Amino acid sequence: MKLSEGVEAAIHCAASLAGLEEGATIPGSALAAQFGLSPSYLLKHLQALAGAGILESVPGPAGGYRLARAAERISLLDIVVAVEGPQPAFRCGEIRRNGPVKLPDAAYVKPCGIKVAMLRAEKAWRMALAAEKLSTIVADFRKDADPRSVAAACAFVAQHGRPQKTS
Amino acid sequence: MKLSEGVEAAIHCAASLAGLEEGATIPGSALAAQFGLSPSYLLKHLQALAGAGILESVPGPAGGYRLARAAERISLLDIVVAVEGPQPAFRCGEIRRNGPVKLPDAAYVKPCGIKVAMLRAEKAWRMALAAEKLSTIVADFRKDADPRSVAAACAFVAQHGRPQKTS
DNA sequence: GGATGGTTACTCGGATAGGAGGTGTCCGAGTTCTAAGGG
DNA sequence: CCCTTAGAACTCGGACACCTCCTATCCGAGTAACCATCC
Repeated sequence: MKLSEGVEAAIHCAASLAGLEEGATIPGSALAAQFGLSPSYLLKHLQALAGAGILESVPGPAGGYRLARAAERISLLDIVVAVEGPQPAFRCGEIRRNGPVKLPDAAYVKPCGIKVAMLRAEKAWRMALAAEKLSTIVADFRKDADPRSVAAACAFVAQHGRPQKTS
Repeated sequence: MKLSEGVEAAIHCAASLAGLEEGATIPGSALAAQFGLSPSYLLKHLQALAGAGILESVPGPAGGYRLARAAERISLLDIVVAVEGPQPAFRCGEIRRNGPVKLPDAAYVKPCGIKVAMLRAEKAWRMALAAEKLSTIVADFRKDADPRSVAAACAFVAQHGRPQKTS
């Protein structure tokens, strides 16, 4: 099993956007340059986040992306689900029914125990992922990371951040 | 993210093998027929389980596969790792270093906070998966599942199970 | 000087090729069972 | 009747195509800023 590579990019972008002031935006091209990614490709994942209601997009010049709600209310689970899709990782194909001896459907009303066990473990993962808030990620980064790295991140936000239109 | 389809087959096969008496084996072709899978393809996954030390293979006629240790000591994590590989689902590409401003490597001695958070959540999944023992799966199946289904599973084991060679 | 219209440039958005990894299949090496032949 | 031996059949094991999904890219639609023009 492996997660899509875009998950890492999506989380990094969301963390960067969390450093913006209220209403300001950063264009996707700047985010792509910040992480050395293809702008067109990163757009795909940012669109997924926007479609899931995690980001908001502002078109036109001076436009870009911003968080749709406070970083405290955004978990890593939200981002992973937005990028990877909501379906569970373990897909039960009901192969227990494919045997040579065909039993009536009534014999399979109880869910497959293997499926139950796998989804139970997966739920633990989702719970842990939901407990990881974006605000905590950002706070820990500012507290523990190397000062040069923090300064670079702040400089990036200050350089590419664009205030909200005053209309 | 999604798990390989073979994980489901591997767990079902392991559960079936758990119903064997000590030393007896079931050939891979019989397991494939039981779950309606391609024999050649199922062999690939059974080989992975054997390579990981979960199953043992016996060649020749009257050969097949059997559990390499007691079902109490086999967890779903063991099977998942054997089929999917040991590498974590979240792969950190260290894209934080790819920005236009190049910092010395000394600025990145601390691990990426996003990576830490993702692996922490993933560890919760692995812990939950390790707690799901194959013996529990089988016991719950015999206790809760439909009697017809249990009878069919027992009949399958009785029909295709082959006792250990007496040499 | 202020308002207005057109132009321009920049943004996001969706539709389109390429490639890695899982999926499915095949044939070969090894081992045991079987059966025939000889003692 | 028992032992030996050659054959055959069944098993696992690894190497080879196919196909789906992620990766990567392009071009088009829309919008706000900018600037020249007119009042």
